[in-house]
Amino acid sequence: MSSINLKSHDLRETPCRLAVLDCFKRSKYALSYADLENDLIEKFDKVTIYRTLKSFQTAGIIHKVLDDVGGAKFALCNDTCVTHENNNHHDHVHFKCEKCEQTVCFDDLIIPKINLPKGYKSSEINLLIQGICKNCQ
Amino acid sequence: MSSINLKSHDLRETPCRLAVLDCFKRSKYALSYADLENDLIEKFDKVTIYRTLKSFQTAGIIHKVLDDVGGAKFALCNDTCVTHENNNHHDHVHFKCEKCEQTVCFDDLIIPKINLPKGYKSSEINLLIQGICKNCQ
DNA sequence: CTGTGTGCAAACACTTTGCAGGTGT
DNA sequence: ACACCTGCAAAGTGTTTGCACACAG
Repeated sequence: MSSINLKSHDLRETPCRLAVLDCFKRSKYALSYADLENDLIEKFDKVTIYRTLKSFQTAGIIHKVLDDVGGAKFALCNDTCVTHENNNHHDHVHFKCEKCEQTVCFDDLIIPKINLPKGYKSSEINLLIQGICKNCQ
Repeated sequence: MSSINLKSHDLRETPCRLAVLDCFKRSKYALSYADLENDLIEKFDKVTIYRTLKSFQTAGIIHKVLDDVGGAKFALCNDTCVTHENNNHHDHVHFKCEKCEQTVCFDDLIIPKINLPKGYKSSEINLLIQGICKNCQ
């Protein structure tokens, strides 16, 4: 999981990509574009950061995290997070604290099986729980 | 549920609001701003539709529906959907078809209780299931 | 009549695209 | 050496704000 490196995903090791990857590795939380910008804008161009996020997504290094309000967030993919190409399903449980606004991935939390109405077939499940995290209460 | 009317939510009955409300009542699916615009842009101004959506949200007539890609969608609140003011929790299960891109609310589907790690307190749960709906397979 | 809703124009925020030059392999 | 990455400028897209007038109650 922390063994993610760029080369094994066919991405060149450039300063910007290494820096973005490092941000994700150091953060316990899902990061929005704005979070990255705070850290990196003095060193890299806005556009490059956007493009880095996009290549990381298509390479399967990060995945999009649902958020209740607009801005998308991203988090490192882990082993349960199979690549989009062989689209086996991936399940994501995320907890967003309403106070500090931070989003954590609960990768090991299993989502109970949901019984969909007849005729519906599920391929991906996203569960977003909002509330108060353990640091904020 | 279809008995929703504007006056009981302290909103004036204007042509635009009635039209937007009607769109929601007639649609089985969650609607994005763009969906509404398609129906209504010839009759009403872009800005007015945005403002109508916003007043409906604060009045508790509609709620935001999670979506994997950017654009927010909205759906009529039902009885299980308590007003935001007295923030009892509301749970939402939504199914988005990957083919026709339409999102349905499964209001009567109950989300199994999730055991959060110690210290986390949940107030709202959103479950977004993606897959193929019964019309598309 | 009064306050809220509406339309128009313009501002704003966020993200993407085109292109020339730089860099990793 | 070549393809890919980067920075800058500019264009898109989606949403919000200010203001004068219109309309519901």
